[in-house]
Amino acid sequence: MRVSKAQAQANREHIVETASVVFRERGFDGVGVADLMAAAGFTHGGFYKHFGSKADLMAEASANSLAQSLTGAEQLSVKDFIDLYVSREHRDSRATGCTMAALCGDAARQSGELKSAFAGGIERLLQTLGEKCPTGPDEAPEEARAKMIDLLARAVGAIMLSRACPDDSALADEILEVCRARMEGALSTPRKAVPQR
Amino acid sequence: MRVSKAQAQANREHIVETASVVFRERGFDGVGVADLMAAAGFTHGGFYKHFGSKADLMAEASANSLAQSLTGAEQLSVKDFIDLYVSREHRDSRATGCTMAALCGDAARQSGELKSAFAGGIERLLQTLGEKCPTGPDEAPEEARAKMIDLLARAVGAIMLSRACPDDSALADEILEVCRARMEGALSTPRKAVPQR
DNA sequence: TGTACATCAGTGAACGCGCGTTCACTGATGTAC
DNA sequence: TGTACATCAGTGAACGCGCGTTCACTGATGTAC
Repeated sequence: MRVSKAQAQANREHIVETASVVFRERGFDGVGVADLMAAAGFTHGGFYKHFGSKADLMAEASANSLAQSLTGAEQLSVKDFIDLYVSREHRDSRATGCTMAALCGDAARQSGELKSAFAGGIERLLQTLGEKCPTGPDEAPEEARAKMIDLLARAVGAIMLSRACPDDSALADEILEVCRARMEGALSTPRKAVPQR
Repeated sequence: MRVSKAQAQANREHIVETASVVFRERGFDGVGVADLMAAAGFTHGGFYKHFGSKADLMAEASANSLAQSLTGAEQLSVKDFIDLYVSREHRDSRATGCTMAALCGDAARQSGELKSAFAGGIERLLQTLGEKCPTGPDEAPEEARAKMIDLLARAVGAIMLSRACPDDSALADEILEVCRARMEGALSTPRKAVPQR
């Protein structure tokens, strides 16, 4: 039964949206094409009318959810971003949380196309955060960017390490709390006296 | 053809060792039991004479390689640890590098047993590094631990983000360089004036 | 120490199962007249 | 606007394949006498 062009386009977007959630939850290898289509409300046979391969959808779903996170980050101050990101709530909701934290371990083993989607997502997030970074007047312009790179690595690392600990683990919470506190501390001390050797 | 008890034990250890390398390279889902046994020089049928399941070996191989990294870290100053860890060489050798950086994304989706192995590895690494952390005399004792938690999150986050970028990506190198420089900078400024609000 | 037998590490075929992908088919949508 | 036909999104069976796991078998090792 054919479906209108508009409907087909909407269905395609729905599949990408669903995939971006399910991939974050279970990993690229943890979901099959049939699972994915069923989760979106379709049978698996129609998959290849929309996508060339599972790998294509992986790249598109990643790009999609990375762009969404970006839209979210645009509306936040850097401090609010940290509070939201380095939190138990974020750690415990992998399916709807940041794609980098959920899938960057998997991305490292995937095609260049998928890695490009990730690099693009990282780059755009760095620019978005960098623009609103409270930079001192006597700081170099690249200082804001460096600060945001460091901040992102800390945030992603904290969430990923916390998620690798058992569910009821005190260490998992300690990692988040320590990292969040220190990241916010670093925000408030814009220039650091770094002895260069 | 039966094999001596000592040989069987050595074979078992060889399988665990091989698995810890191959899992780091391709992920838990990226290697099959038959691949693993072939890589160790055996046929797959004997696997269950040594291990109850693939999941059991995943946990044991993780514990094994986490313990090995620890042995390596014991011999390094904190600065040397950072230099070795947050480097292109480490990023580009996933199979022999840190298990946390290679598998913590996968670990998050695995059993509690495997997560316990990771939490144990993190905890022991924190203690090892914390003991040799250059702590100022007027710093709280928990300051060394907090510093190492933050350092580990930054190091793991930097490597994982860098690995998620395409191979020839400038961003991948920039992430490592920025994070390494700032981590070493933070080491040299032991007490931070953190305005508490 | 020598002999007879039980043990069991390692082999390779086989199991059921789920994977990614293909395909003939359906029938509503889109299009040409 | 109405009719005839081509298109193609979605269906569900089927494909070959590799997965984790099981099993009967082999023959050197370990053990009891």
